[in-house]
Amino acid sequence: MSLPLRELLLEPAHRVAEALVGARLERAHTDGTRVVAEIVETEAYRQDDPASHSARGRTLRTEVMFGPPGRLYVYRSHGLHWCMNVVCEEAGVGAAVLLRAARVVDGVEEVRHRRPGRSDRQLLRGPGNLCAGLGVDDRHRGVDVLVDGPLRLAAASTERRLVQRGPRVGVSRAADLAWRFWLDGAPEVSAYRRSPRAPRA
DNA sequence: ACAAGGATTCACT
DNA sequence: GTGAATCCTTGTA
Repeated sequence: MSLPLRELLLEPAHRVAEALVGARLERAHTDGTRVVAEIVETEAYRQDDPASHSARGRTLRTEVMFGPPGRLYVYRSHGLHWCMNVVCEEAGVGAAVLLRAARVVDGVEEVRHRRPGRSDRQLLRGPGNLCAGLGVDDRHRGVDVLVDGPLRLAAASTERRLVQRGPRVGVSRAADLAWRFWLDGAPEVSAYRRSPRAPRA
């Protein structure tokens, strides 16, 4: 990732998703504790993409996806879980990158406290678990991760590692589009499951 | 107004 | 591998 984050986020979502593998997400809790995580799995969603919440235009829920890049789009999944996305591409375009899994770099005790009974590899594995482990919910909708605040995105280390790509998990439309990206060999990466509703390839 | 269907997770067989 | 939990958003009438 050579571009500064602010410029990187203007790129097409699939490029952003690939570049954010290896980036760091810093969580500052209100009690002063801090957690640093390394993102190991992402998915891209674009406006011109039938699997995206933004595909059918602006709605109350998806409004933030159409806003400026760097904001957090947080939505509830299956009535139970929170999922977080980093909005990308220029304002007015509905695109974002779903953060699916991460590895705890610092503050593991804080994360374990929110994910009792889980092994370290499970702490931030899966988009719902990622939000649970970092304490992210709808209060964080619209948070700007490019500035200091409860959540901040930081560039990846300079170390280059292999990023794999493949189809997105669980989407019923555009199920064969390879817009999921992950760090090769990372144990926190989700198992792939095709949506039962997706037409077969 | 109503019904369908999730960008999921976990327990269970 | 299968199914339940759970509720909000969205499409359709």
